[in-house]
Amino acid sequence: MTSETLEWQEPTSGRRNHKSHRAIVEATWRLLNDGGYHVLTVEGVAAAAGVGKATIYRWWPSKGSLAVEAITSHLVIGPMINTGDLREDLRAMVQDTINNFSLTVAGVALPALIADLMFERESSEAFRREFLQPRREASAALMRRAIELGNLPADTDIGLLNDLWAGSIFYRILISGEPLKAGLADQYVALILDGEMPRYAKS
Amino acid sequence: MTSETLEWQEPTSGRRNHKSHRAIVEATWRLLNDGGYHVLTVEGVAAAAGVGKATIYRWWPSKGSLAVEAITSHLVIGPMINTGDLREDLRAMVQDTINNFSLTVAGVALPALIADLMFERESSEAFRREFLQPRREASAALMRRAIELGNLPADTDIGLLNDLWAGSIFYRILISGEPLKAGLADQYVALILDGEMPRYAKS
Amino acid sequence: MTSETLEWQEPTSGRRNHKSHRAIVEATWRLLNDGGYHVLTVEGVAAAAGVGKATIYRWWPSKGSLAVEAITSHLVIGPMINTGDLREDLRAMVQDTINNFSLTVAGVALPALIADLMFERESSEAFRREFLQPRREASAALMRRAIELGNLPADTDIGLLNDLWAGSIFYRILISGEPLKAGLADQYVALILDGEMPRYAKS
Amino acid sequence: MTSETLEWQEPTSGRRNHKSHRAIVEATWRLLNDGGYHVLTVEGVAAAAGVGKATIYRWWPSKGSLAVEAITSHLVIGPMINTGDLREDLRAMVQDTINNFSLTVAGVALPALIADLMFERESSEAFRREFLQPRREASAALMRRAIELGNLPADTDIGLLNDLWAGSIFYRILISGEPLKAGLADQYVALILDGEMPRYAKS
DNA sequence: GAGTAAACGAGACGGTACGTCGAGTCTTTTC
DNA sequence: GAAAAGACTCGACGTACCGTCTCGTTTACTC
Repeated sequence: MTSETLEWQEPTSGRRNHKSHRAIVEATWRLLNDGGYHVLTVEGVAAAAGVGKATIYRWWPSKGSLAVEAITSHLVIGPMINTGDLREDLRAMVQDTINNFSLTVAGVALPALIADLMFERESSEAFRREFLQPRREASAALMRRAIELGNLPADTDIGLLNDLWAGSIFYRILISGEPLKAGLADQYVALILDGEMPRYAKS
Repeated sequence: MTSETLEWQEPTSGRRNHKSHRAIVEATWRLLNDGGYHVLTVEGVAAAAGVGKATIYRWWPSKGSLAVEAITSHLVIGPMINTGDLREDLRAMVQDTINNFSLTVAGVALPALIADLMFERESSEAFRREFLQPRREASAALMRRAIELGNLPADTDIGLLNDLWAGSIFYRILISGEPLKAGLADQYVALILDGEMPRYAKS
Repeated sequence: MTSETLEWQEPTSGRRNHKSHRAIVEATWRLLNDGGYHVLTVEGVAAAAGVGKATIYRWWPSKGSLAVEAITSHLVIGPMINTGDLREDLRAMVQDTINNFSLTVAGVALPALIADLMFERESSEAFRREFLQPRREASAALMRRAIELGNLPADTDIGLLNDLWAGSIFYRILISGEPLKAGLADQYVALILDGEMPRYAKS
Repeated sequence: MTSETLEWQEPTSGRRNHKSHRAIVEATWRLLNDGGYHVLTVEGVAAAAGVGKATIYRWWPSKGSLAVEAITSHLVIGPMINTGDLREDLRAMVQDTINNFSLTVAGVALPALIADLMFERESSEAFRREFLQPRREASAALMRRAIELGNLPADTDIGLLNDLWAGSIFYRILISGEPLKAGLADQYVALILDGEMPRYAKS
């Protein structure tokens, strides 16, 4: 083994051509941002990536799985600065979620993507594993700190608490269309850490 | 009930053929239940309803608007028995929401429908007006009673509180895929009426 | 019935759009002449005719059947001048066959077309009925005149005699690639009318 | 047999792997017989021969050339028993041709093969040289004997005479689809050796 | 009632994208 | 160090629906 082989090596799966792989994922992400999921076509991706359609179908079973990879590889969880200040960290995470889904392509892409994934167990699980789970876990970590600090009871249903705030963000963006006001993150923080029911802003 | 409401008024205008109209909506609902939104095609509806495609496009601008009508005309808000018991009424409403979206076609159809509606302001608003708003208002009415009874502060952000529980139900069904456990409705009721953060069931 | 209705009416089959039909056949013929059968693609025809692919597939089962129609509707049997002179008429017909298959697109197109038709009974029969049969019948008529005039015995196997000269033309063009020399038609006429075995030209 | 023929000489050049070469040709012949030319794919041959596609393309420029080799190496000219009896030898040769093209795979494969070869001068010539020429020469040899024996005039156009009978066989099999009746070979022999125009069998 | 305009069923149309297949080329790994 | 294995680009395949557009044919309102 020379020092060269110690260099990081792109984890190859089979004989997959890395250049094509990256070109495809990048083109997908680009098209997703340019026009949204409803404009994303396998043919379009192939053309934009300079790749044959068959190459895409060789590695991804569907448009949905392609989008999952493009999104999970581009949408990282916010800085997650551990300021030591629980309240601040929680607020940052909530705000990051709000931003991700109201400002990036993921927001508008999600319903169609989820609809497509609904009948693809494989990709569906990939989406949950790669995209949702990391966020859920980051949230859970903060909740556990809140428990240690006495803000939450020890037997808090962390999963449900997470779904309450995260779900309502999704709901407002995707379904009700309700605008996400400035103080929203603070309302969530107050609910979680202080048990305060949401109130209208004093303003 | 005024005398006006006694005069039967077909809600549609022009020379619309009522028989066809109903046949179309019924066929849509049937196909929606048989195979979900992704199997719903205008051609299929036309064939199932024994109707020409043009007739559908004459009255509905899109597949999405057709689905909206089929769903809103078939998915009524639960009995809404005003038992006088706030806690019981709230629990019933929450449970009705859970049932509607986990047991009926609407659950699986929603993401695709919403995705389609995303670029159709008209139908999108119809969906919110006909489907979401009545539920939102029913929920708000209960919240106001809770305020009167002193369970909630007067300046409670009713809209957000509603989105918290409703949103998390959607989220679990459509996105995270988390199962909806039996005691879920009670956890929501406890949160709303008693300000109790969700806890793991004592089991 | 006015005199107008007596005017010839294009025989419609169903609701077929005559403009599209003609555009398709013309485009096929054009492409066939531009690049030959191996360049003829349904997609290309659709594009050249300004027509959707589905329209072609609605009316023709295959590329082969499309070519058959284009060829049979464009390649008419030569003038067939009945000069009264049997010898001259026969020579003209033989020469017409030589020309058709060495000078027009049909020559190069034939092997591929026949290969395609080999597994399509329907189109195959159409080809024989619309293209070969009329030529065969024209030839047979001349042979019968030859019998009347005493150039051929009464029990001549007209079909085989026809295949002898016609077959050898096909063979030279399509398979052996042997050039078709100037005096060829005369050799065939001499064989048929005078029973003369082919000889090298005196030249 | 000279001493040269005792030294075994693999007819192929370079570093060609003889085992692979044979496996490829055999697989081609097998597939050709199983499903005809339209089912013959280079991928299929590679798989059936246990060989990489590149190996095939290293030695053959195209699918057509592969088929040419498979056919020429498997379809030998009939026994060619020189019985001394010209009439019998000629009849045998004609019948062999009829059999080859009506009973073996070559018949159905030919049009497609010829169509493919049409734009490959190299393989096209190989086909004529390896396949047609030997048959043509065998036929010519018989014609020359017929001239010597006085059945044919000295200046007979042997090439055309050959194309007459051979061409009409091809024509009937590939194009007109006319059945090849039992007495056909005799009719050809009578035409060639006796100058007798074809007649209907006395039956 | 009769006449007439619309809405209707039927379904062909131009399109777009689908997912598949095979050709012929190029790359990696294995023997 | 040749060749198997197989991934690659490319282009066409035939299919499915889209939303638009004639076609005759009811249907139901006006006169």
